[in-house]
Amino acid sequence: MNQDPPKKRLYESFAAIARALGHAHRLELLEQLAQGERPVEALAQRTGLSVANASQHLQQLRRGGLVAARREGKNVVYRLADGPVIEALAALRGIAERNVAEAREVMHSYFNNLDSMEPVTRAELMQRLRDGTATLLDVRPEDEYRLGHLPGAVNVSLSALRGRKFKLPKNRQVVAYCRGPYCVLSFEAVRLLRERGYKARRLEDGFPEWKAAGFAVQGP
Amino acid sequence: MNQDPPKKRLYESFAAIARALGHAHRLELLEQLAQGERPVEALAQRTGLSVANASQHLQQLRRGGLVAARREGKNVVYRLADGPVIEALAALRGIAERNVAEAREVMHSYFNNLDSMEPVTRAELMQRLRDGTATLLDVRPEDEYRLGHLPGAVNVSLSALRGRKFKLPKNRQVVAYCRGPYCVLSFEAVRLLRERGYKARRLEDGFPEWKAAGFAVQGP
DNA sequence: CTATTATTCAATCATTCAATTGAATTATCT
DNA sequence: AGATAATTCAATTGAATGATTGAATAATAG
Repeated sequence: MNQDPPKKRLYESFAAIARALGHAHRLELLEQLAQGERPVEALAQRTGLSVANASQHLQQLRRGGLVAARREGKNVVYRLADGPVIEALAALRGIAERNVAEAREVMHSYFNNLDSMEPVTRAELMQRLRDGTATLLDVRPEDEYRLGHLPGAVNVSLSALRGRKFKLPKNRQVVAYCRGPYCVLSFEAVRLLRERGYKARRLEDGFPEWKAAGFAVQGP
Repeated sequence: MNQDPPKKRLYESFAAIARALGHAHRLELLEQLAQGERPVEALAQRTGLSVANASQHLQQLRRGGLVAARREGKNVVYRLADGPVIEALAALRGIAERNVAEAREVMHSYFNNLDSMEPVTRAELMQRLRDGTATLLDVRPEDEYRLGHLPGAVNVSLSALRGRKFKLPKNRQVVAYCRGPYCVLSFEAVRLLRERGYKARRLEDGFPEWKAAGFAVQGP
């Protein structure tokens, strides 16, 4: 009744992007890339994939326009593409939170229990940083911190926290963040810090969300 | 190195949602549903799918948490689910616009040529409606209009426009809208109206985007 | 130029997905 | 209750996807 081939072709393109998002490994790769750009081998290591497999998935992401790559000496360095990639991931998360029983269950049974502590909002953090009533703590591994972090953040990785190799003021509240809403590092960090007598809370969202909002300090 | 099964399960859920978005037919079904709720047969007709096929795709969308359904007499009426479904579609569109060569080509060769006329923005429309310097025109079929439309909008479907069965003030600008950014109805309507001496422009976005922003008048 | 390292390509096999068909459900009407 | 209409289920087929392996390509160092 309504022949509309150009529209159909557009929807094919949109669907292809969605399919590129349609695999857990690729979402993990995107989470890693949301921290900063990386060569293939580093991504493979962090996601536990073989190099060949990671490479294939990265190419699917590239065909979908979700990541871009450039060669740098021997390495091919991947990064998130321009455009609303973080927003697409956030939308998937939002839909899962509301409507997917399986996801709701995981979130409530696992993350909500860990987080009896409600997270610090963006506005609250800004206020506290201006007042100097909070120390901002980046608990990701040091290399991720170096690739970019929030302004004023101190980097003490989770392993350093465990090893007690750190020094933080005890009188001010510590606000910890990591990779994103479903990154467990900051949950664990808050637990550890509280055990040791700190006043610690999590930041809502992680580094990528703040970066997308324009608040990140970029590394070299 | 970093065993994290709950996170993995979450990403599986997110990926399942993305896969549910990963087919052109399902995106078309979502576009239809973004206009308003509908029983299966109506959706099948509008998308040109067999009823059985439409039903299968709708069930995949339901499993993905993208649509919801309720029974109403003999019919099962589907609607968009709560949550950022429109936002997810918008993100796919945005990524395609920026990064997917095929999509850029279609958009520029087809839509941009039609639209030498730049669209009316949200803010501009609001202003003009307050001033009374514009007539807002909904060019979708009458049944879609009845399911919900923008406040103050007059419904003259494209076929009615073609048949000259309408009456609009010639001294005020006409702002036409339809189903969304890639719905061609409003492009065609503006062309027709201009041929006949009206001052006509398109509204940016379509009904679903405005509805998501809370501006729609809902039908019965 | 050769060796080395990082990444990609090509081929394979098992799994999953899409469309079609006809039968089975579920609700209404008489 | 039995007939009818709308939707879903179940089973089939052919096509696409994902993981693995080993070979091929690029860039660099010696």
